[in-house]
Parts: sequence; structure tokens; C-alpha cells
Amino acid sequence: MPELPEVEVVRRGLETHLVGRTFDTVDVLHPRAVRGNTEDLAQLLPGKRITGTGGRGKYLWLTLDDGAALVVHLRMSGQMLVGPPGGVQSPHVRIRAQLGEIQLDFVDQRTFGMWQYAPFDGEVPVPIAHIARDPFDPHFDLTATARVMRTKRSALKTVLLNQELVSGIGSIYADEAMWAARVKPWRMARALRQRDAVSVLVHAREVMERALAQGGTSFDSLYVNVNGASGYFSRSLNAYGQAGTPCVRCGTEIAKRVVGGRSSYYCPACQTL
DNA sequence: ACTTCTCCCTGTGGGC
DNA sequence: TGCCCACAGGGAGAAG
Repeated sequence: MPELPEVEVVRRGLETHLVGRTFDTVDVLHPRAVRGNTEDLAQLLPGKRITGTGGRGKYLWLTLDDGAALVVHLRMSGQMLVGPPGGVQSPHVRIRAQLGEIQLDFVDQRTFGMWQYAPFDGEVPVPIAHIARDPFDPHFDLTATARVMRTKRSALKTVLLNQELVSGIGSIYADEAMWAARVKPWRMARALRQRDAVSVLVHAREVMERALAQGGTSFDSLYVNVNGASGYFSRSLNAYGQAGTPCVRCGTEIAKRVVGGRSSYYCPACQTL
């Protein structure tokens, strides 16, 4: 579920509560939660101070005072919960860290998410080097990205989900962006006009900015929540998950179709491009 | 070299 | 009412 806006909400929360703090202990409760060597993580983190945070696409990281990073990917169900010791009682706690009087819990029901200790490769940690810039990145080149998208022999939906072309977009915001730009999800990327490819990216950025604005209010002082989704999902989605409900633009029922192996929601009447 | 498929996991919800 | 199973999701790695 968490896509760029939700990950950004989490990153901001971690920035607020964790920068300047030092890891005392790290307990890995489920080996799948760590990519790379489990022993390394538990042994390397204690004593390291958090100097900042970063993010790209659906990845986020904490920068450490040894020059390396703790890379985090929430995948579908990961949560980074910050609070007083004993505050989290979930059967899905995968990693628990103590930083002074603060406890950081990585909770992940489906165990797809992960932590990884890694050095930097320029701007980003090594495991993220292949991930493209996201639409919130000041150096994101919208025109060039649209041009590269238009070289692909795949459906637009598939191309939008390719994190090596543009990162941070998942199934939800892809569907919303295509609805806003009135482009069919199964449209071959190669067949798009430049202006339409640009329009999809502009709308993707716009819808994610609105989502971020709403998600930014969803955590209090000691609780960082991935549920930045709650307010946004129920009110503002025009396409995703809306099968059978009237399109707010034209009144036609939103339809659902599998594109590139992913369920895609669209308006059959006004998404004509 | 590029594109598509498979798999990891588990709670939810739709169908019978 | 209760059971069962398809589905959802991101991305690594395999297969096409």
C-alpha cells in the first residue's frame, strides 16, 4: 500500500523523532525483515548516531554517523512506529530497536518489508542506485522521463509501475494519474504522444502532492503511522477501487480490468486517449 | 537486450 | 452462518 506520499509521511516522522539519537540495542525478531546479513545489522547499528533521513520512491533511509545508511522498504504492510518502551504490542513486530528512551518498532504483517545496512553510492545508498528519481525530487526531469517512457513496448500502467523509469508510483496513484489525464491503462506507452505522457506524469505528481498534504496530519507527537492513507483513501480517489461507482467526471460506472497482471480501475467513457 | 512471469506472505472479503 | 479461496501489493530473479 504505501507509495511515495505515505513513505514521505513516515520519513518526516522519523526525521522529527530520531535525528540526533543513537541506537542502543537492535533485536531482529524475524530474519526475513533484514536484507543482507542479519548479524551485521544487529551488531553494526548499536552505537551509531542518526544524522539525517532521506528517501527516493518507496524507499527511505536513515543516515548514520559512520557514513552508511539504514535503508528501509515498507513494501505492503511495513510500519515504523516510534514511541515509549512497551508502547507497541503487536504480534507482527519484526525488529525492535532502543534509542535512549525511545523505542523504534518495525512492524510488518506480511514480512515483505526490510531493513538493510548499506554504504552510499553518491546521493543514495547502494541498494537504491538503480531506482529512478521520484516526482518529488527537485532534479526529476519530467520531459526526459516522458520521452523514455515512450520508448517502451508495454502498457502505460506497466511503465508507470517500473521504478527504474520513475519511482514512487504504485497501482493506486498510477490509476489516479491515468484517470486524471484521461489515458487508458492498457494504452501502449510507445503510442503515446509526448504531451499525453507528460500529462500523466504531471497528474501523478499532483495527486501524490494532494495525498501527502492530507497524510501529513495523520501522526501525533510520538506515533508515526503508515495510515496516511485513511483520510485520503475514503474521500479523494476517483478511480482506484471504485469499480461500479459513478465516475465523478462523467457519471459512467468505473470499470476494472487486469493490465500487466495488476488490477486497474478506469472510466470506460472519458478515459479515451 | 528487453519484457513478462513467478513467487514471497497473510488478512480480508466475496462467493457459495 | 460458516467455510474457503482468490486477491492484494513491490520488486528480485527467472523465464520467455
